[in-house]
Amino acid sequence: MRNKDLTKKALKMKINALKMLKNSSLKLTKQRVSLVEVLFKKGNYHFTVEDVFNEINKKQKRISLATVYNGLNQFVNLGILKVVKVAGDKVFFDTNRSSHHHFFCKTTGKIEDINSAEIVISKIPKIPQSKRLESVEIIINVSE
Amino acid sequence: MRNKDLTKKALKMKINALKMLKNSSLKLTKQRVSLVEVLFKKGNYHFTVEDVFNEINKKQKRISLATVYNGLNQFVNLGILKVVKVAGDKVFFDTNRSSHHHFFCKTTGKIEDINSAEIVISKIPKIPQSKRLESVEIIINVSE
DNA sequence: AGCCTAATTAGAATAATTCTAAATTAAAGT
DNA sequence: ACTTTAATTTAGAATTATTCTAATTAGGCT
Repeated sequence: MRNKDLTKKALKMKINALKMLKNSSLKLTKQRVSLVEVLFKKGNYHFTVEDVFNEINKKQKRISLATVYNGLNQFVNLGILKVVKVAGDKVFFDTNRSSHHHFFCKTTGKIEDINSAEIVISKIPKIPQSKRLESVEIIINVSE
Repeated sequence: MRNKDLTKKALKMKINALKMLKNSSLKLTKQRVSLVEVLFKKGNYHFTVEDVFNEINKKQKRISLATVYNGLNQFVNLGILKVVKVAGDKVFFDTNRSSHHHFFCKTTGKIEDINSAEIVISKIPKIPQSKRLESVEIIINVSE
């Protein structure tokens, strides 16, 4: 898929991801670039390791499963992706790095974004002493 | 540990758990009773399968790992326990079944209750159509 | 007490993820 | 362009968490 076929938003996210990758100490390998290509095709994208591995190996480019695991974990460390854990047995990754939360449907096993404007926490507990706040994650579990 | 050595709260929780077990279609086996004994010693208790397995097998009573898994999952289905998934790689169980949320400290790997009075969500998104709300889970991630 | 079926068990199986060690390759210097 | 070097990739083994299997044991009803 060529850049001109991406939506503006998806292109922006992809360019930003490549920039973060280039600015890091990681090498710009074929495999890492392929990962970026696949992940940032659709704007906000929720996926599992399995999803990406299948998607990439459907095409000619073959990447080993270990490299997919390594790459996604490295992207999370760089801040290119976020991890989302939900009630199911799979770990999801999310290309949407802005502050937001998720619906998880236990019937379909899928997650969906909740825009940060649609949810408001008006009171937050005191953080235990000697600890510091990292993040607040809200999962709204639904079913069909 | 005898019942008279439990706090009032822990005793109440334990008696309630046993009542729920008796009212269910599950048989009141030695193993399930041992599980209840261990889980409801301390009031609100957050634990992993490993924690309970070690705790039980430290004493003379031996319960197989498969039975611990089966028992805890059955307890969750009966509503005796709740499951809490956090960023780490382990699944936690929680004897506190009242509506509440959690701190997760990635440094210590432990979770802690947040009393429901200490956190308020003042705006909640519309549930996607044809789905129904199951639960809202909030995890506040902290570090040391 | 005896029967019937659920429960328990050890160990095998599965699934997700990480590790290992050998081969490959990006990228910095010449 | 060519070398060098350390990072990266890879296939497959190893690890970890959990579930399954099939044989044995034991609740609890009559």
